[in-house]
Amino acid sequence: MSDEADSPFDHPANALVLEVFRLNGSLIRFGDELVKSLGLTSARWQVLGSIAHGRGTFPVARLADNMGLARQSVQRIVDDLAASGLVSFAPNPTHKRAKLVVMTPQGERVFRQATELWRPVADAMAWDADPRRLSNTAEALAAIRIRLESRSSNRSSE
Amino acid sequence: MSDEADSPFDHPANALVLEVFRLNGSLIRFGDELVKSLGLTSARWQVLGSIAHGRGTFPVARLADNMGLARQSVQRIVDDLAASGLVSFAPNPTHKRAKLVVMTPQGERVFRQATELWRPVADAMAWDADPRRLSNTAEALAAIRIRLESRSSNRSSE
DNA sequence: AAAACATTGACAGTAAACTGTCAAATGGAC
DNA sequence: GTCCATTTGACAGTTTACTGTCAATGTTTT
Repeated sequence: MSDEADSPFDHPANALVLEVFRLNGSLIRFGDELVKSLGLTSARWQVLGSIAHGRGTFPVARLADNMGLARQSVQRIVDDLAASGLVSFAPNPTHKRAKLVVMTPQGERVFRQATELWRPVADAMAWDADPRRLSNTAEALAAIRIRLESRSSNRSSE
Repeated sequence: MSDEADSPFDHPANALVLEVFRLNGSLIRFGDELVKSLGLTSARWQVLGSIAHGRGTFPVARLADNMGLARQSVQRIVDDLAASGLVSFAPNPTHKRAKLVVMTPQGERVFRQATELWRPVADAMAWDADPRRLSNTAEALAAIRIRLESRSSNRSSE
């Protein structure tokens, strides 16, 4: 199109980045609406998913690592979930402070309901786009992220 | 892996969704660091990009639509940018309240500097992954987003 | 022209992420 | 066993995004 404003506007990388931002927003809004009736939000649902997904139980800091978020962000959500009775803290045999986050029976029930709401959507995605393409896409994104993270010099900024 | 907790954890759609969340976070953190020395953040930089990208000038609400964000979110960023002297408001011949957002010379200078910082990163992405794959990926994400947005029944919730 | 509707900016309040800092707890180095 | 670095949770403050509401402006319908 433009033949003089040749800043990297039409760069394929830019189109992808913008689309990641847009899709991220859409996913969060969709999720918020999907699980609202269960008293969940996208963020709380994600934390429950992270707990459920793990083999075994973990303290908050470990969950945060798995999700790629800051400890403090996840801590606040977990505290909210605990206040709502969806998770509780179990003593950690190997660390007095870092208590283990576990779902309560109520938490498991709610999470199962959320999973049921989500399943048809996930199926529709795979049906539209064929699972292989989804996997390819996820891999491409992961490769970009790995590159990006290794570029930003220092980890553990805290 | 798990042969009894057969919730759609290993669903390809889920892996993609999680990766979108992670990459979104990484991109924002990377961008924040990249343009920090220019007095910008990822959010401000994105708004400047949205202004620069458009053919012509637009009021805030139009920029928000283009970015897939709420009017109010973009308004706040634009006000910040105006306070920093990077954008200003031009009268809109066709609408007395909806003033047009334009970059100041200083804003253009800063945005150009940000573009220079970003260019090698974008090139590296395209070099790693080949531009066609980037485009394919962006298309796949867009298709998912369109589907998702048409699923959530009503637009214009406001 | 008047009434109904839609768009826009402004203002208020909430949610979710971040950074920075501190003290407690753990794990190693010596 | 003592020191030292790392990990962890807690607390405080900031940024960015959201929703909801209102008044002002524009647009459409009648």
